[in-house]
Amino acid sequence: MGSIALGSKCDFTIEDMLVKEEDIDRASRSLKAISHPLRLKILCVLGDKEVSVQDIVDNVGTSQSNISQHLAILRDKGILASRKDANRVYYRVGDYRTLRLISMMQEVFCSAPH
Amino acid sequence: MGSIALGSKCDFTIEDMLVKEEDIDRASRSLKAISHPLRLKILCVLGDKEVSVQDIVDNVGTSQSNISQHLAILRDKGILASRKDANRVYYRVGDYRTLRLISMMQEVFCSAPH
DNA sequence: TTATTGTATTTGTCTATACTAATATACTGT
DNA sequence: ACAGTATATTAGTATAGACAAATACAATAA
Repeated sequence: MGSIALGSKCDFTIEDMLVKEEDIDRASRSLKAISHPLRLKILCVLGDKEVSVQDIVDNVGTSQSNISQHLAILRDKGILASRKDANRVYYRVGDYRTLRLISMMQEVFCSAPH
Repeated sequence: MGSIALGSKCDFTIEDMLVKEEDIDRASRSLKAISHPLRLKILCVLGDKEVSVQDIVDNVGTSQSNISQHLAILRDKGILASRKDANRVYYRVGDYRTLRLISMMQEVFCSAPH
């Protein structure tokens, strides 16, 4: 159980990196929120754009109620941010880190050529 | 629903990338497997090393039975591979892609300096 | 005001997941 | 063969998650 140096730029240990309970739990909560097929699809539909609930419903393909429930989960976990304009609510991916994670997952999981 | 070119190197659409149901479901299954605190911790304990069940139990900190069940989930979903040597079973992260995903998640979620 | 559209919330039900305790299996050493 | 150690499996229970249907709320249009 040691201190495995990772490079010259920093000298913290592997254990410091992610084995800290706090980080683990934070990551776990976020991943759990993301790891549902419909929610993953919502995130993909959003990308780096801002999209209304109605458009999300149309693109993802389940009931409005169901989408709204999933959006609430993503919003409550801090994955999505929302903005209300008149009659509609627009959602977007809340922070840069999550956006990066999504694109990284696309690299890892997608069968498309790259 | 269009074709948003991403760059000069490739001309596939955003939709092609991850909105395909098959990719979504594959990613979703993997993420679900990863998104449990104990399983995330197991992956962090493993890193790119090969570790015996006993050592995982000691490092992660729950019952042997519980660890074994989580290992089975990770193994069945193709996240982990295992090798038996005499009395013991050694686990490791199965493929390079998952290893990359883990380190990317560390970047995104970890509070440690980088 | 009433009707309409867009979104959110609540409630009930069904299924999946997590954990523990107990037991089984497999290998090793004597 | 027996005892001991390492790992896996099973069964039971408790909790969380998913979905649909109905309803509520908010804003606009008439």
